[in-house]
Amino acid sequence: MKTADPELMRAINRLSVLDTIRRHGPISRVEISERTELSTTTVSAITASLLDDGLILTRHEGDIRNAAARGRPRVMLEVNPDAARVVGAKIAASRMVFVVANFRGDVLSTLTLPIRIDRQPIAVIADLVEDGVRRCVVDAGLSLEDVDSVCLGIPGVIEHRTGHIRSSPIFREVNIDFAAEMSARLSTPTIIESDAHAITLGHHWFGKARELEDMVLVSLEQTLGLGVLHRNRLFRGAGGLSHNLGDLVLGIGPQGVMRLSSQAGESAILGEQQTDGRFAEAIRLGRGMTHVQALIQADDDRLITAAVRAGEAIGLTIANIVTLFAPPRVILVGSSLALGEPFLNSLRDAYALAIPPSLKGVSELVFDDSTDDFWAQGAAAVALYELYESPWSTTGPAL
Amino acid sequence: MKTADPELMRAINRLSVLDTIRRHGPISRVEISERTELSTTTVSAITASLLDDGLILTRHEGDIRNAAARGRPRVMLEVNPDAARVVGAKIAASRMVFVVANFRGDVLSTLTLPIRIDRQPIAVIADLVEDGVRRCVVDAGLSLEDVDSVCLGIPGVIEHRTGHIRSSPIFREVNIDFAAEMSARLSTPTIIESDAHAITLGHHWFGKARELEDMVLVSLEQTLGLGVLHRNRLFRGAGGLSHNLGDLVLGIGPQGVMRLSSQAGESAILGEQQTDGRFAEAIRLGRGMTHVQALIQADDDRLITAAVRAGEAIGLTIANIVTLFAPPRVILVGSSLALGEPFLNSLRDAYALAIPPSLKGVSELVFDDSTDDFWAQGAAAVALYELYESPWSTTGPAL
DNA sequence: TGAATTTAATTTGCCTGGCGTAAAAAATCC
DNA sequence: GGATTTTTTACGCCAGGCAAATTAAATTCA
Repeated sequence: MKTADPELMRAINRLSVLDTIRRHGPISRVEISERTELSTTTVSAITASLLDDGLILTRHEGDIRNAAARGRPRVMLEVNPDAARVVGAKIAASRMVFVVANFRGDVLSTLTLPIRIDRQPIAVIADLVEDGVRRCVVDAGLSLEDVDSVCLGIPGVIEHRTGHIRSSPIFREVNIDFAAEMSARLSTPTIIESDAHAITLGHHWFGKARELEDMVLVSLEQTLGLGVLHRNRLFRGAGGLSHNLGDLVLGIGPQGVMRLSSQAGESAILGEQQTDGRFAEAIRLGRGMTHVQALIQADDDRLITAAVRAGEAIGLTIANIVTLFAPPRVILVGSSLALGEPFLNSLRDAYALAIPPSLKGVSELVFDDSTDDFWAQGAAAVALYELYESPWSTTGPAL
Repeated sequence: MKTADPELMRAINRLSVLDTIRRHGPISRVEISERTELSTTTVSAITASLLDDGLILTRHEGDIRNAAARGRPRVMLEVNPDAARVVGAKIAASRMVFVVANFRGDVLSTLTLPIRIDRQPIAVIADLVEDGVRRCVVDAGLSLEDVDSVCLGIPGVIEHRTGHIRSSPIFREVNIDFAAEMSARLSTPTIIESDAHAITLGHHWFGKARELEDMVLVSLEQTLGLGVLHRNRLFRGAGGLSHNLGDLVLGIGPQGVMRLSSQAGESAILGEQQTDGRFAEAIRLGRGMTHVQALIQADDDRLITAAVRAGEAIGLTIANIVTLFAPPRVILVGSSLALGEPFLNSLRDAYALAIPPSLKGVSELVFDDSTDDFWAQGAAAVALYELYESPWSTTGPAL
């Protein structure tokens, strides 16, 4: 049972005001007061403190109300883009994407390194990540000292709280304290988060869940991940663990346990193909569904069969997740979406079949084929969220 | 984003203190101060207000410390058993169990009505429930006016927040506002909760999860339910919904979707038996595992086969739930446990097989064969929890 | 043009309700 | 009575809330 004190109270309300300003663009104090249900007195005090800390800016234009508004015009407040800078990254088996974002979450620069880092030793991967972060920061015309924190989105079972990677397909080792490693290398606070969690928060901040406070996201990449947004926050398991959907069991077959990853993981779908890897690459790039579909159609039916089977397995899994969490929306992301209609249709069909009648209609499925930049931007959002939450001004406006 | 004000602060700390007193028996103010990390000043003020409201009592004995303690002896505080009374109930298809509990959760009287209410019209069920509540209250030597609230634990998909029963195996209708119905009949505030949630809180208060703040419970009865305790609170889905594990899909078979309930539901296991129902009754009574096992052994293998299959399905499901929630403990309850070793062994084996290696050892399985009273007591705990949370004294000690 | 009107934002008291420290009061043992 | 420990009281500080007055920056109207 957490105990409450004035400081906590102040932190909560500060975050509430700052987040309201972030979400609702330039906004006047009156409107903040309405939205947060804080008194105008308090809003005035808090915004003064935020202005003092340089986290927000005033703007004397853009009052959206009736142009013929009488009375003193509202002063609009907005997040100060230059209050901080963070780096967000998506680390995947065949590429790394870096993004430098300002305090508002705007992307200042992007860097994609199409390198296969699969199962390299930690030191090699850490070298590449460090290099990518540094380069991307330089591309943005900044220096690493200008960066307040870094968040790395990594596939696998990530323990955000401790910064440990429990297990990840791109690491040979298990239980690595990667956050400490990278913090030391970059001499900048570095957060580790599951890639699925990162893009979940990304969708909450910038994407297809902006207006929702509860939501579930399923990521279909090399790893099958899950992100749960619960009351505007990432829901992390009891130990602050991320979820790994690929470990879910569908049943026991002749060869032992059949896990979802063996049905619907990227390698399960593509692995049977002994081709030159055109599919894999086209799909991983995540762009040009039509291109991939053309490839699929030109090929024999094996890939299609695999895609249909995968879609079915995932449709069932999503139905099960909806049964457990009953979110108003489920967002699907990831490279596997590029498999196109055969996959999506079987997914939708299996979902429709498997969703219990009593929950029919509570959840809508949304497919999202954002580029990798968006994942990295999501990681940046994770980093920013922690900055938003942090106290900043020691205590009180003082002076 | 919730907004904080002094009232909320006070409510949080009051609950924290009251809950500490409840959990740690007679306890002195100093110790409360240590446990809650509130200052002795604040603890003193809050306890004074609680004493003023009659929610706690002082006791000038029982200081456990060194008998030769010098200085002013600690005054022990404990929850006032008579500060309130609630009724908790477990409503099941073949019986109803009622419990009257005091403010501490002690059971004052118990009433079991072995009536099959399966699929009766609402009015009939409501009549029986009303009757049961009234009788149990009288048995406790009380009148309904002495009862502060009632909580009914019901199988199925229950929407606690609105008091609606979305769907339940014991009701023909769906979407019933049963809380309103019973509140009106009893003219006492009545809460509806999933039976699984009720016993989950019961275990947190009185049972096998007293020391945990995260935990998962799986109930195996006519309905397969799930309760998740997250940071000392029941985790209710996005809509305040309870979970219905029976709706989980295991796969798509020749006859369409295969749900967990068809493999492991009570009727799935027993339904094939064309016997006179001795099994069903023996199992439902939940007592005397050995008796049931004797019946099982005397019978042919069909029941055993069904039990093994059910255990397997549930073992897999639990592994999946652990994959999603990573709780330190999973408690299994419900009549199906009475199926005995064949069932439990196959459950354990399937779980061990299905749990992903990276999560091996994070969760321990605990089996609990409490009687129905305990379920009802859990429902009482749900009612009490809401009383504990409620403000009581309007605001401040005043006077 | 200038005064009245209107709405926004800030400031000023005065309330509650936390916190902490320090000191006083209380209750027991020696 | 002195020593010791618990509990309460007193005081000042920092949160937030309300209400009312004040200041600010427009628009409207005479």
